[in-house]
Amino acid sequence: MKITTRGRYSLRLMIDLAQHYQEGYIALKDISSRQDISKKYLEQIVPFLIRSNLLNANKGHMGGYQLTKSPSEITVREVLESAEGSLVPVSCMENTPNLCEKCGDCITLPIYQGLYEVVINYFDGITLEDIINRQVSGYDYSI
Amino acid sequence: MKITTRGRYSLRLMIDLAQHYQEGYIALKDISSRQDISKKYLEQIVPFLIRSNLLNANKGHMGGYQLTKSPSEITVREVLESAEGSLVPVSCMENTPNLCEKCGDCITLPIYQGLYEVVINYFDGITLEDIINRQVSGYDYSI
DNA sequence: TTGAAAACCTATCATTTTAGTAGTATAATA
DNA sequence: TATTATACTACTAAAATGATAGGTTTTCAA
Repeated sequence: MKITTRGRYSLRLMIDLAQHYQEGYIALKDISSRQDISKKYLEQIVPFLIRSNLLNANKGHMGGYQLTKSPSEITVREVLESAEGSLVPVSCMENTPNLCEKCGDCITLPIYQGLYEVVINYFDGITLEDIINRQVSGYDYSI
Repeated sequence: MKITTRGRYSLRLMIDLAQHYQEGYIALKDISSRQDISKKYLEQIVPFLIRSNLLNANKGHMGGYQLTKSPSEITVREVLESAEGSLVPVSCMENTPNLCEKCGDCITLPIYQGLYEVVINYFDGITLEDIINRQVSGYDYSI
């Protein structure tokens, strides 16, 4: 039930970009030094976020990355789902059908489906803007 | 964000024992064949559940395992927490203090703390008895 | 027009975790 | 006392994790 570094770093990268939204393209070098995450490792993470249309890239001199939408339109769910592939708690819930032939009358499956709903619902309710604002206001996510 | 086989198998083992509650001690052999899980692997999982005081064991002829409490008094949280060690989504929330020295002003930590609360709250609300009853009634955990 | 700065791409790798198998010791009971 | 069960310990193959490293391509500005 752990979130991998890929997911965690993705979120920090996205928050960093949200904090510098409308400053044009931000170089990975800067994010790397601000967040203290290996630039080379970030390079490998970024393609996932681009594929999910959360980031725009610009090559060459003065290039870098930029959010495709405003921070208020990007949820934690989108970020983590892009980075982790999927947030389902058991692989038999993956889109690949019938990994387990007993899914039909599995007594535990509904428990994991319910968990998934709860988790997705939680992450859907938090945007990058919420996170940035919270830093100031001290708002807490847990009710 | 995956639940490991250790957690999943533990839950199935506990459900199986709940379904045969008050039939005395149940041998691992029987659970193994009913649930189609390697008996040898179950042998390694069981100590976690015993340490958490969820199971009683009895050696020798006619031995086996038994729930220490009624199925209505055992929650999914207890089972999964015993098997997985902890359900925290990031290791810096583990009891081992100060794994990350920046916890104090970590902008993402509250998100994970909120997630943990939501997950724990969900699992706390489901007992082994609920699971067994649901099998008949078709009750759904989501919502 | 050329050089620097950036993203892009691919390979490699050490470590840890996962998911088991195997064998032996120990205990209890019929 | 033989049988049946748990208990314990060691080992292992495969996959995932968390990187590092090096080269390629694109862009822009001096």
